[in-house]
Amino acid sequence: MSKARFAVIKEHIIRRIEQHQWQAGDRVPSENNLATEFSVSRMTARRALQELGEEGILVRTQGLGSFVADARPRSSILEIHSIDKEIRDRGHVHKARLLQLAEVKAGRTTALMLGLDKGSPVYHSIVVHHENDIPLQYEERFVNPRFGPDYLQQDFTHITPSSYLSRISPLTEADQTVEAVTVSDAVAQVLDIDINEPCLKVSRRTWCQQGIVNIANLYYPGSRYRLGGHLTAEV
Amino acid sequence: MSKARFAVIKEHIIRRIEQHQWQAGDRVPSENNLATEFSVSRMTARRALQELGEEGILVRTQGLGSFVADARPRSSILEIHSIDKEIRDRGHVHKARLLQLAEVKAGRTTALMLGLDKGSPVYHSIVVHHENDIPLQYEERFVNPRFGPDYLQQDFTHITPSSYLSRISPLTEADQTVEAVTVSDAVAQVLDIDINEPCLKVSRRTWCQQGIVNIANLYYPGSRYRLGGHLTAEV
DNA sequence: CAGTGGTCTAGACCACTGG
DNA sequence: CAGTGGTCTAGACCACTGG
Repeated sequence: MSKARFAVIKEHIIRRIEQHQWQAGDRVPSENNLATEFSVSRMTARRALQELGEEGILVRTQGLGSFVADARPRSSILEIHSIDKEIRDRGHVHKARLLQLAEVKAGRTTALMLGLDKGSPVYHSIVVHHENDIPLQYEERFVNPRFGPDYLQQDFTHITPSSYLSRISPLTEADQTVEAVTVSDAVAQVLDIDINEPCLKVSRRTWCQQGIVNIANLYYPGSRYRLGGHLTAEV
Repeated sequence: MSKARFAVIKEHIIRRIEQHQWQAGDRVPSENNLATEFSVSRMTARRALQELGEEGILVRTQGLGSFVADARPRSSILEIHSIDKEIRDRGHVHKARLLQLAEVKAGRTTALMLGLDKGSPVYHSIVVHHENDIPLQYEERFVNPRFGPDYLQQDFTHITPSSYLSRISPLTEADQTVEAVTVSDAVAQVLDIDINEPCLKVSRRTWCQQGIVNIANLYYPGSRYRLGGHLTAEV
């Protein structure tokens, strides 16, 4: 059986949006235009636009038209997300820039949080993740060498620290806090934001079976990111 | 302007279900039956059933009919944190200050998010929650009158809006997004923070069995609050 | 004003389900 | 088979938006 005609129109519109021929805020053809173009009745063209509206892909306003919705990234709070996958899932280009990768001596707080002695060697990395060349996440990590022995030898422009770590020691638990903060001049500069722009700070500590793997501080410009989640009451 | 005819049919069906005249699993009248009964075209009757299907109130099967969906469990697992309890659990004093409580006409976005028509009456409240006399949360809500008919008569200095709502219509689902933002002068003033202070904004939309109950925007000064969570890997 | 989306009609043909 | 929902047409009138 062939595809429904309204579905064909939906796919056509989605394709245009995915290929960036129609950007967020652009007006898409009206019901009448689509009806003519696809040789269908207005009701059929309407259904395509209607459903895209319900799916949050378009925003429709009587008297004005239908517009490509602003697609601000969302991710689930409940999942330990991998930033590169998240970006690629949106059909965008992920690039990572490595700012720091070295062994350092654990300070008091870091040592405490990792369950190590003060002054123990830990691996420290700073990576900035870009979505279509726009900085989206400033990622700083302190890694327990025991659970990521080859951390310093990785190429973090091609694999994310998080992917590497979870591959060699599967996560069993995580602690997470989310705050609104402003960032230091240095961080603001690499994120390419104003010094006063509020940022989401996600601080995460992950465990594997044998102990604490790492602590991560993730900073997202408030204007470019939000955390999202959907909760359902189960049985 | 009068109510759309498909909306009238929807309400009729919902009323039957709420009054337990139609139980879970019962078959509701077919598109043709409703069209005859309400003297509308089949397309209009269809739309009513269609939307109720999308809302999870009916389950429709080609060749069989439309049936009242299984009542989802009414657990309060979805005890989305109650701010007063949280504060008292810390051994501190909770006080609520009511800034606004009125019926307003839903704007375009509000109506859209609540699944109502633009201009429909909705209840609007603004409450500021204090922990030991320090403002901790600015809480703004838009409530669907259908699920909180006596909302305007409550004393929100003694019961939180959230408690009231979840008591009269148990939550089944929620959507939530978390952002870092700055707030308007007015909000900054009642929160007693600097205009540049980053705030956590939690936007939440809650569902009960029959539809969307309310949307809430919660603002916390970044310096006074963080969201925390502990995650465990399943299986 | 012309153009947009919102609602609605009275038909039609189809795929699917149960008896 | 008769009845159900799924898709679609070619019209109609309306409320709303901008110019």
